[in-house]
Amino acid sequence: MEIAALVSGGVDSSVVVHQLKEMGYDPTIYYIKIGMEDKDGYIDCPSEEDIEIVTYIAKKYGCRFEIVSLHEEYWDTVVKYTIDSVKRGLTPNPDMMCNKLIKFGVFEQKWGHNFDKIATGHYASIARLDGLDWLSTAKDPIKDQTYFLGQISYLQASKLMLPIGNLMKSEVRDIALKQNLPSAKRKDSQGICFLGKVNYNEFIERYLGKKEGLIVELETGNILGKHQGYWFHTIGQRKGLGLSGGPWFVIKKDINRNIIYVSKGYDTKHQYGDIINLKGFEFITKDIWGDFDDKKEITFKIRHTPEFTKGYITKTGDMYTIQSNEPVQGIAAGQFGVIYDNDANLCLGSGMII
RNA sequence: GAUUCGCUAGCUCAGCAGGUAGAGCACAUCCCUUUUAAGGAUGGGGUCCUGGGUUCGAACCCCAGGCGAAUCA
Repeated sequence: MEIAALVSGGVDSSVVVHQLKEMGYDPTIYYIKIGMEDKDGYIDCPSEEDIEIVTYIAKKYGCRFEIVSLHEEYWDTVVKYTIDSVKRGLTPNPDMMCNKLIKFGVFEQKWGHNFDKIATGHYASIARLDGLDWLSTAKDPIKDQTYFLGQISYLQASKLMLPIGNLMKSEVRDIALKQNLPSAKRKDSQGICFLGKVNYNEFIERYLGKKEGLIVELETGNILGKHQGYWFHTIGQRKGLGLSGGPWFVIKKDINRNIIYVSKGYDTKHQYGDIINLKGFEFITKDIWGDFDDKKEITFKIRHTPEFTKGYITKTGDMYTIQSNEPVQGIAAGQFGVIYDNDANLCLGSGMII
């Protein structure tokens, strides 16, 4: 079986190579460049160190190694989508799009189709049930990354190999240490992948600039202060408002009038909600319910968090609606509602929150 | 014009009956987390409106002035 392993230079994907070798496979390693440092030098990217490490890994395990660039494609899809979303007042999820469109999208068309499987270091697993492949959660509940994979298709899922999904993060580190992998002690990567050390707001400002607007208290209509553009604030956000007497949380945005509505206190009603409407919902493996009038019990996430929330889902036309059993904070349009089965075991699919 | 109340960290305020200051929010850093969040921990910050006076010593007492608010003419 021919396997392409996507290796970034972090611990997780490094250990993937080791695991594959242990299983008797001989993967071809791919390092995908997506950082934007070449574009204008503005965004600093640690790709040199990454490539050094991946080169070492490839040598150590005697694997074929290719460095490929999906720079342009990443720019034209993920970054464009991110800017567009933010401009429309939504809270984008670039990393989900990166998985769907780049790692398992363009990569597949250009190189992946020559392989039987694509292996990555995501914390997730594939379960075989009723002759079908199902994206399924990881052993390590905190590192579980199925949320970020919630937008992939069946073809993508069924081709995936996730060799570390059945390991705890600590086990992955142990393996890396025992094997003397240079990435063993590297810090986990955090933040939107292409940004590197660049601050998100700086990135947004570069493309959308600044535009002063009002901060208004939702309940009273009182003007509390000013902000530099609605695109710097997302629903549920507390930091960055600069208002005293809070805590204040962003509840709503009026993008036509460039107004941000906030609400005060830790327990304000408006900060929480239990209804989440999903647009463009797609099942990964198959539509297990078809059209239905009743409610289906599920668990779900509306952002990447360690916990699953319980609730049920209903369907009206093309629209799926989650009714949560408990109030959830910061329901941000543009993020994805990812649905799991009742035991938070299988990841069923996702739709965009509206 | 008179009276009263106020003027203390970026903001809102607390400072017991004089011994050189605190809390919440904000902010910064770190932790957590492959998004934007939330959450947790730590921290930086103050001519205590100004000038005199009383006192061993005043943010707190007295006098004068400045600014703000309210009330009465």
